[in-house]
Amino acid sequence: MSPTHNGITELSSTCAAAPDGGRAVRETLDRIGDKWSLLVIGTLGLSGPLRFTTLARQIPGISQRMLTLTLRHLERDGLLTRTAYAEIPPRVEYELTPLGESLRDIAVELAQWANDNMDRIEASRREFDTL
Amino acid sequence: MSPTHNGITELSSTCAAAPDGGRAVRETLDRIGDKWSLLVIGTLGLSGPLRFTTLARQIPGISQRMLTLTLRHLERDGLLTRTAYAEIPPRVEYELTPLGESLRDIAVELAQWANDNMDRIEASRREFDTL
DNA sequence: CTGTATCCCGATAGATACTG
DNA sequence: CAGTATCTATCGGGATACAG
Repeated sequence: MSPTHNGITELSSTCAAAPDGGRAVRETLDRIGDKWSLLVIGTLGLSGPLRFTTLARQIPGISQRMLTLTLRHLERDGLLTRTAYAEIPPRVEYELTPLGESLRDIAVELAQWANDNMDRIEASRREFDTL
Repeated sequence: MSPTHNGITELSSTCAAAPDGGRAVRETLDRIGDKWSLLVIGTLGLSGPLRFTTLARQIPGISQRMLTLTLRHLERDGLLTRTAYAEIPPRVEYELTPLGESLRDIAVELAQWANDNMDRIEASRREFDTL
């Protein structure tokens, strides 16, 4: 372990990669690293409170099952709240908690990065595959 | 927003977290959202260039197979470089590209967030489970 | 409208053994 | 040292049907 790399001093304190062997990172990725969580968070963060069907429409390709599961997990982790109104027809609204909003900010950065570098990644992949 | 979608679609540009319907986010998560990629990126970002075995030691729990696969994928996407030296015994060094380092910066933020909020998440989860 | 309950398949990843 | 080759177990997630 030779910390000879320059300009990474701010990392050593919290060690982004493995402060605890990577457990916290892994735990986090296990929640938001799945197929839909980040998109749900991003969508709610943009539009504010949304009901189930609206959410489903705004996230093309998601199944009822996966939307339900994703919402339950995020609710369980305190990233969003679920509010059911006793009406007919039933109405349920999902809304980000402050905790969820803070994660959304990172999600936005990740999305930005993805958009900014997608072409480069695609190019790199094509080149790699031709070799 | 267009309610007509078929398969992998595009979402309106109104979604800050997913300007392209989440395709870029999904693509990115498909690379770094797996079990080991972020840890590899973080470790390389912290320690600088590392060889295979050193990397394996710094990431407890990873198997040879998964380390190899993860490195190949990251190399393919242009996030790190692989340099083999014709020596005996053989030596191979992995190093982040600038692109990889830019992603690492986001990984750091995510890790930070994870560390800062892990307790809150755990608490929320326990409460959710008791209800 | 807002979910649950099953069935099922392909991808992911762990363990193990072998190699240049 | 730095991988590759298999085999296998698990599991996320899609399709579908049903329900409160």
